[in-house]
Amino acid sequence: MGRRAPGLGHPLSPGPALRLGRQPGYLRNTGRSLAASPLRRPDILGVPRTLFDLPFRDRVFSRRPRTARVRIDGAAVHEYRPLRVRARGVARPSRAGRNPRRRGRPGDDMTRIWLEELRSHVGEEVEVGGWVFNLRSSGKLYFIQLRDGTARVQAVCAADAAPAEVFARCAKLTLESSVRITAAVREDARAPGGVELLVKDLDILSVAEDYPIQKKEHGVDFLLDRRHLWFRSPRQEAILRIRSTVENAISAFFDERGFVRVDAPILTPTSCEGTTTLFETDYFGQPAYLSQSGQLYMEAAAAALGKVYCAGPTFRAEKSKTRRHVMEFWMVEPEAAFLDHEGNVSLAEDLVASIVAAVLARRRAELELLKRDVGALSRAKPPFPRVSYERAREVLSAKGRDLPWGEDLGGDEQTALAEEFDRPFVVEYFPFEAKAFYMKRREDDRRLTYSMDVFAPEGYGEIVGGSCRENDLETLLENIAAHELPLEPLEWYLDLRRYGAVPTAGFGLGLGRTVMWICGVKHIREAIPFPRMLNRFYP
RNA sequence: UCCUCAGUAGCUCAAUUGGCAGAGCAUCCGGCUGUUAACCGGAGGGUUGCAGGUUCGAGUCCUGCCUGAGGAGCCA
Repeated sequence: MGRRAPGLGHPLSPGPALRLGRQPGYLRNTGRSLAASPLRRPDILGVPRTLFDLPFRDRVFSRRPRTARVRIDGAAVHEYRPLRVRARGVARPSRAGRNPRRRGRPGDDMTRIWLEELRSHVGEEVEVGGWVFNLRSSGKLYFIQLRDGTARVQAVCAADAAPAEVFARCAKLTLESSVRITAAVREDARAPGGVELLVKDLDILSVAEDYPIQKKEHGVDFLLDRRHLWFRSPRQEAILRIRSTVENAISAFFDERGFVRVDAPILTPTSCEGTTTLFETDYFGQPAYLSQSGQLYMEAAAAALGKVYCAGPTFRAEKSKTRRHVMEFWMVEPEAAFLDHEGNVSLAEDLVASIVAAVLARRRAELELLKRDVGALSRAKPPFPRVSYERAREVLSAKGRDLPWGEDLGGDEQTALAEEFDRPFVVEYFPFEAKAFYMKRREDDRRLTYSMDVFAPEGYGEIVGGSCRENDLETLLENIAAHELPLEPLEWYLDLRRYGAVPTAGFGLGLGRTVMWICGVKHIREAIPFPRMLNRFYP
């Protein structure tokens, strides 16, 4: 735990490209500058070491076999030659069966394709790379189930269709070994998906050790300890894709409406709401806390930019142990000046609806794989059903669950209430005593606030919580006193009321819970790439 | 922090009233030219979470501890 492979460098460094260059068949700069520009001497330090450090448009290929000449900055021309270093444990690429179109065009990766593109290459010969997720053999026939992250396809290696050495190499394959395959693409009704690869050449890039995750059910503890490998299973892959679509839909939604993304700090001098326990860390001798919300900072940003939002991780040090809770989760928090309660509710409704619509439009296959009944999702169109807090109490009483006035809706209450609705619904006007100090009270009933929560149906619980903010300085000071919060750390926040206070409103949307509901997974840990849970933050 | 449940082979699980610790999958060896979590034959694989107790005898009963899961509280 905590180990780091040496020499990997910063994730944004060109490390991977340089490593690619150490594999057979790639091109390394020979150091020869063939034609220096009369206007400018090439800066040697700026010359890429391998061809793959260059954008494709800058690659100029020589007619001479196995070399490439490259124009850099449109000036100097450099010569590149194939690198013939054999990496440890990597088989030398076989000459037999190579795509003839590759000959004389070293470095040309035009024929390498992703598996998702396979259908448009039927009848052609292509090169693909990937991992063996399943393997069957039948004497003179290997069925290699291959995935490359974009799709899954079956490659067939037949003794009478591949060179003997290639066929023999297949015996070394294990689950999750990585390979590079040259093969003919053909349609075959017997193959899953109807298209398969007939292997002409196969290089084993890495023989995988005994792979722990099997093609059957596993316990949660076992899988979470191997989250980094669990990713590779189809179900987890689908969830991660949907999560990405949700994130893209969110930024598209706000972008279209002119909201500016402003990033909130993660290290904060104090808690935002003073309600939950925070993670404390040492900030050069001073205590600092991991942010539980970016909201107060968004209020400052809204006073500068009008319509803003943030999206980032938030942290709660509560020892929660339920299917809806994790210690670290991503939250999206819009905040807008001159937004009232009705506008806030509509904004939340529109956001949720547009997220769901994007997933329904672009991730049908993934939802199907997850066996998600899309009924409740298709009904997530504004306006959502709305009930007031007081009406919600009446509904709960009728169901035999009395909720004392002033108490927030607990997990059981949320589930009971959700039985009444077949789509997301809004509960509004919560009591002041159940909510945070910055929420604006109703003028007609000071006990209540202009607050609203959006609940996902089907028992997934609260996905949005928001309110209008108290913009009067005196009232805000009273509220802070009522919640017994220290004043000094909030001075900057009070400034927002001293220098041109306007009505503002906003909300927080829990990304993990939204993904969990859309995917129909029963635990939030599956909706987060690397969940941080009570007593578990490995890997 | 509290309540409930669980811990047996690498994985998922079984083991009758307290009586020889097993199966499937995975791994290794062999077979098979259309497999679909392939199949068939063979082999290896165990401090039954840890410590103590009761008993002729404990995976099983008792006590304590550890680890995990579900829920409460808190919330997105």
